[in-house]
Amino acid sequence: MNPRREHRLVFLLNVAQRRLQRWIAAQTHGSGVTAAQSGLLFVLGQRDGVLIGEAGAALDLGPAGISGLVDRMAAANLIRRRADPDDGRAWRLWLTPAGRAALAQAKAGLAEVNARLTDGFTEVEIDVVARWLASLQSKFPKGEDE
Amino acid sequence: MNPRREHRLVFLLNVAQRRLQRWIAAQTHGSGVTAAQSGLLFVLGQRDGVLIGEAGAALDLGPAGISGLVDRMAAANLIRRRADPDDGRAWRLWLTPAGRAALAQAKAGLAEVNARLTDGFTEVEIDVVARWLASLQSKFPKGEDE
DNA sequence: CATAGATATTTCGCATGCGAAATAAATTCG
DNA sequence: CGAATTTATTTCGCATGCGAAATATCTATG
Repeated sequence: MNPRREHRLVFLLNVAQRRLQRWIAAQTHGSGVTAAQSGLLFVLGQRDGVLIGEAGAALDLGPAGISGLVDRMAAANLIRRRADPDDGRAWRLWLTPAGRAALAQAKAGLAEVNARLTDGFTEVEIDVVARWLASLQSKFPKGEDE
Repeated sequence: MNPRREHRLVFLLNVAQRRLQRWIAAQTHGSGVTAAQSGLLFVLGQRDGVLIGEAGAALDLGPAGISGLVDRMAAANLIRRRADPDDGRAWRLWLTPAGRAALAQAKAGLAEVNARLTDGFTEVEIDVVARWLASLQSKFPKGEDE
């Protein structure tokens, strides 16, 4: 009920995300792979050869967002774009050897981040947090729905 | 302990923040004030005439980040930069009448966001969430500290 | 007082991601 | 079949925010 605390929630979410991004960027500085790029590596690690649009959906990115990410990662030789044989509009994404190596590194880095994220909180509390974060996706939908 | 769930935590945080930003951007589309800019408006609403660096600290932004934000908002006539009379290096920020009006609107918008953010969760659960979000600031510090 | 260091801010280049519009290929419908 | 529509992706301009380096001013120290 306290408006001060509620105001803080918006702010805390913003800062928390930025702090995490900044920290990951500092950790991986020089590895040539950013946090956002790791996301796509993880997607391809599970579903290599996915459509660009599907990868974007998996990362909750719009067409423009995923397109740029793919561009930069293809330029960095982490992934490769290949035309879909059955659909002239579509392109599928494949990990390069360098991408596979970067994914392995990213997985290791994730372990450290995971440990910190849950440190000091019980499993029940982490469940509450995860449920709250997930609830924002329906509370603040992409489409219209005001 | 489930690595799948922990992996989701990083992802959920990222997506949640982006969803919220995107939703606010859509809501305020045309108002000329973005979410980040609202943040600075709130700071000035409480401490008009603050130093640029102090405002940046309040928003957890580095020098470059706050400088750009100030630039855009000054160009949009929401705030005004005035030299500090006692320190030739420093500049203080002041709300313009337009900025004050935008702040009032932002406050109203915040009420809607607050309602959604806490909807479906008990006060105890929201406290857990707030504590978790705040904990990231010490877990992922700005400075060095590995 | 002069000079070395600290402090406030800006500038640059970059990655991220959005909305809107463009392009191109596939699909549907008359 | 051919036109209209849908779908996949790119492109453009923009806001955000970072790290690193540059500028300008202030403060201490000798």
